[in-house]
Amino acid sequence: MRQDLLVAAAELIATHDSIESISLRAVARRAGVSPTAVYRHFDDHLDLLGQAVDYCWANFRDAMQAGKDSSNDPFVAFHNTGVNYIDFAMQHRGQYRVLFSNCLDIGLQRAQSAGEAFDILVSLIAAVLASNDDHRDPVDVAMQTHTWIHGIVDLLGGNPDMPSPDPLTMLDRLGEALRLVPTAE
Amino acid sequence: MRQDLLVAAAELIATHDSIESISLRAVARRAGVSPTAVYRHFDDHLDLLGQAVDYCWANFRDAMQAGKDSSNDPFVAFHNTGVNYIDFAMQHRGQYRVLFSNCLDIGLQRAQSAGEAFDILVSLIAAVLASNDDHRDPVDVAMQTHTWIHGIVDLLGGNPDMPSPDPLTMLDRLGEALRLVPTAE
DNA sequence: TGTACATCAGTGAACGCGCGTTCACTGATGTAC
DNA sequence: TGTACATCAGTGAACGCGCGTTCACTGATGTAC
Repeated sequence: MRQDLLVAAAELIATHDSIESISLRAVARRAGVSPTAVYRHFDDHLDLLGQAVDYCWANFRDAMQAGKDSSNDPFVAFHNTGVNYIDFAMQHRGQYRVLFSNCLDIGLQRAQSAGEAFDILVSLIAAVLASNDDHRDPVDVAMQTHTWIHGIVDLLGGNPDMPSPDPLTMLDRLGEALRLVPTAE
Repeated sequence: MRQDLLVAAAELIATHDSIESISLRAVARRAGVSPTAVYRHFDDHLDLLGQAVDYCWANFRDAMQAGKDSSNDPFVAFHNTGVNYIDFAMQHRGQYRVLFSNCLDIGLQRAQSAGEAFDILVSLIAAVLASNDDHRDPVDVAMQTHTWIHGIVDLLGGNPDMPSPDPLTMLDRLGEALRLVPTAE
């Protein structure tokens, strides 16, 4: 039941792109339960939303982990993880925006899964750099990679009226510009 | 008076990061006017918000234009425009997020100033590429630049708990990675 | 210069609505003896 | 095996609130004759 409510909240978040517009009553409605039943499982509205965000973070981290585990070749693993990132952002657009929009309005603290997801990215990049005998700091390069890919999916995702190449193409160009592809011999 | 309402709405947007949470009554309150007075100048709630967004776009475009006009040296002009972009995003964070978040919820059509702002970026990049005898497509490179700088300000802006270099440093590294600095002779 | 009237930007009261939250409740399940 | 009782997950009614919007109004300003 608690899980049902989190799933319902996550689904609403996915289609609403702003956490503040998710009402407790709407979550209860979607879960097929009365508004008061929510209070059996959560302190209040904010607690419900906060735990729903944590739940979204865990899903996102799992998608990143799946990308990392998809190959032993660091370049392939990095690429697949990027594809998973883009897929997640496209298919759960509202969730993605809630995760990576640092909310001004309600003060939720960062979920543990958020840090884990970033660590996965850093380890992927470290492997790529090691393969290329490239001595840049993996954390720095991870920040560059993350900011760029975030911009790609956030600006282009579902915005058909811009002169937009598709995100997967942009991902390839990102790899080239940041030198995260195998060096030519 | 109409202008007062737009300014009040823009100020509220700047601190709220989600257009949906801006109520007509709040705008009227901030402008020191009764809610009904708003209907003298705007059709309804949506019309008010839509025109407020247009107003924000015009401000943003003006900041870009000021950067472009700040120097005849294409590299300097490009850099200054980037700094203005970052400043705007930092100081009017909510406005920035509303402009570049493609709203799922309310269907506002894109303001004319939005296209003009992008054109300014393309022309800056065209000048930089020409100076470097670089034959990449300015529109493509503008998309790369824009997605990346958007990711930088959106992810890092006002998010102190991330291991974040400051956005201006990231801007310099963007210029290097995308080869938008003077080529070494 | 007056007078009558239209226009226009504002007001306050009122409406119906969805909201978060509280309250007393119900009925099923588990446990003590 | 019964019986009494505690626990627990749910319910519906009710509250006060801010919201968007409508309505009849007021008072200042401009205009026609």
